[in-house]
Amino acid sequence: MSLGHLTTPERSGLEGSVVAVAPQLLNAVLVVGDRSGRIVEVEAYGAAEDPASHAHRRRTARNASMFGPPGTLYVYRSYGLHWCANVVCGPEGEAAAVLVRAVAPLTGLDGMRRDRPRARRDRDLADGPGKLCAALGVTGADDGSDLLDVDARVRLVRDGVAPPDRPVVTTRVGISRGVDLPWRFCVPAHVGSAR
DNA sequence: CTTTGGATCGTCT
DNA sequence: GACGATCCAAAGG
Repeated sequence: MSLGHLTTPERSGLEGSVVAVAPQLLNAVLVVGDRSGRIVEVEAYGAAEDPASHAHRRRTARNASMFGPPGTLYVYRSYGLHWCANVVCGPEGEAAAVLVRAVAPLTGLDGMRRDRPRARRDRDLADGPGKLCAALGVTGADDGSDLLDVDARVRLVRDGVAPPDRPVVTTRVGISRGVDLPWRFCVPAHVGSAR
């Protein structure tokens, strides 16, 4: 499988409120070298007003890249062992980001299978925030890089597939505060295939 | 298919 | 010193 015509999203398109921007990232493509995957599940994390956000309290060494310009990649370590990737949104200094929770593998499947030996089926390669980072090869070394830079190692692109007209909207998972906010968005065809 | 519990360590209190 | 924006294997239906 190969990708079609690729375009880089406008940075201004990532500058709005994170809840508005998050569903617009669905069906966009993350590219790392010869590996790529289509974003099928995301969650919005706000700034100080969002009790579940890493930016809820203050700027620290870990969340520093959340305060960068829209389009910045924010990678953090979860539970001591997994990497998780976010697209920084909102105006610079606002510290909001969209957590990428699942991608559908498009290219570079062989490499993904090598780096995800536990995945029994290809559909399990990247159906979780930690899994997609392992499958694509995203680590803390990529934290703070610019996803919209054509020369960046990790890139966010469009291949002509628009976001879904009616994404599936649910509450966020794996958190203990802000649990009632409907800030999780999925591509309808992929609901259930994403943990 | 669903549920449950253990692993594991960086980060912030 | 406590707690995760998680993953996986095992066990039960």
